[in-house]
Amino acid sequence: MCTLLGMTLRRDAARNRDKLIGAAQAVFAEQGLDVPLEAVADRACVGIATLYRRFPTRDALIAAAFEDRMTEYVRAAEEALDDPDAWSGFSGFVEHICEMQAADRGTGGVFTRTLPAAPVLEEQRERGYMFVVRLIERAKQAGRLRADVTPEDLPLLLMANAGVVEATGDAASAASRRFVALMLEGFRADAGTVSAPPIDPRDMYRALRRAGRRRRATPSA
Amino acid sequence: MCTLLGMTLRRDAARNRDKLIGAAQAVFAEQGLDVPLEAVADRACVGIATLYRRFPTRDALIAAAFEDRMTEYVRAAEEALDDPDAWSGFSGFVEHICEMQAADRGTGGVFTRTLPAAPVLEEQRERGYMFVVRLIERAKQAGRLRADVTPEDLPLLLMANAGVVEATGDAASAASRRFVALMLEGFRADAGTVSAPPIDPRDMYRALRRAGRRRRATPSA
DNA sequence: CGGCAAGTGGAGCCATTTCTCCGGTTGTGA
DNA sequence: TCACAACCGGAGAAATGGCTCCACTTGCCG
Repeated sequence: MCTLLGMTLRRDAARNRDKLIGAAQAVFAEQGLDVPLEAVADRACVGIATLYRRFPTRDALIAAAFEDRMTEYVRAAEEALDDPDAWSGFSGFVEHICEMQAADRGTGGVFTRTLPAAPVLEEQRERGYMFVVRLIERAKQAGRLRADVTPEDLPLLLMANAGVVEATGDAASAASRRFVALMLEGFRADAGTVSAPPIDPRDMYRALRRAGRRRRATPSA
Repeated sequence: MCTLLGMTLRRDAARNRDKLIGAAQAVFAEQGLDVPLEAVADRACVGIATLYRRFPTRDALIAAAFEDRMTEYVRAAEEALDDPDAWSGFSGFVEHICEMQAADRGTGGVFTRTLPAAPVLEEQRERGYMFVVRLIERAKQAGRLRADVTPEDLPLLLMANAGVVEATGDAASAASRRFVALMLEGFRADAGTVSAPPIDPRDMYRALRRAGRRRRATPSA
């Protein structure tokens, strides 16, 4: 048995790992990222210790469960750049990811909080972000997106959409669609000028990190 | 000592009640509506039992703490109707309450979840809502607000804003202002037509009630 | 000023969730 | 097939928060 990084799991262990990831995807989707981990273990028909052995932290499990979703996000951004119409590329992308967010309570969380303990996800987010910046730039230059929109307005929209999804529950899909449609109207170049200044990129970065904190405020006392 | 409804509290008890309400306002503002009640009791320098004796449920305490804020909300709506300019009345109102939401983590919660155990608040919400309906109607008739906006779009906006506030923390004020400005652009009559259908009022009502549930989804298992 | 109902605080019980320890089981290489 | 390292699952310790019980204190009325 090699003790190298690429160490192979025993077959039963590998099977359990897969069961856990599948269960995590299902449970996170239904109940959100804060669900008790025992629910995941139960769903996978596996002991809680097995879960902790394979994924020492919650973030590690989240990262494994949402890797696919994250690459879907990056690919959506990349494909949006291929759309010959700059506006429909941009708006279609926004609609796409907001729909993902509405369809799955877990995805909403992954998009709007950084998970410092999950470098895999963070790297993807980074890559996606670069595409987003280009997407926005292109739509602005085409004169379809209002000139004072900044890349930070996208996470802002995602956070807002997360609020809608969180609050509306069953009706999340319809509510989110409505919200996004309204919001996109505000992004169009032919709308008026916007009165509030754009968000400071550093503030937004900090906000994303901050949201990574789980649960309630640490009493710190 | 009368045992009637209007029963007077002993002087020390009344003082403690006031201290509790003050503490609740402060703590809810800082940490949100889900804070441990012991934090409120500590802040008020009062035993936890005293808190429970005076406010048997969390909602009762919330109701007492946010009565002022709720009347401020209603009055803002009422005053907005006095604004000779239908658009500035509407948009000013939206900005006002969103700013309240951003300034105080508790207020954000009170606006976006119904508290069935707090009839005082609910009644105010009802009254406010009637003003809002008129505000929207008036702005539409003046041709300033897009025709396909419905009253349900306002709680939608509030939920979205709650998401922004929740996620941005320290930067909530700036982020919320930016978000609202963008959003209001989408509400203007001179923007294009919106592609997604309005929210079913019953869905929205259900969503508000649903959000009243505290914490995570009940496992129900 | 004296009696007592109203009021008080905190110890303590119950429920929930995170995470670890350990005795028993099983896959796999020799 | 055998032996052992890897693996398993669940009991349970520890932390947190909701809520109650009860022995003690105090404002108020006569």
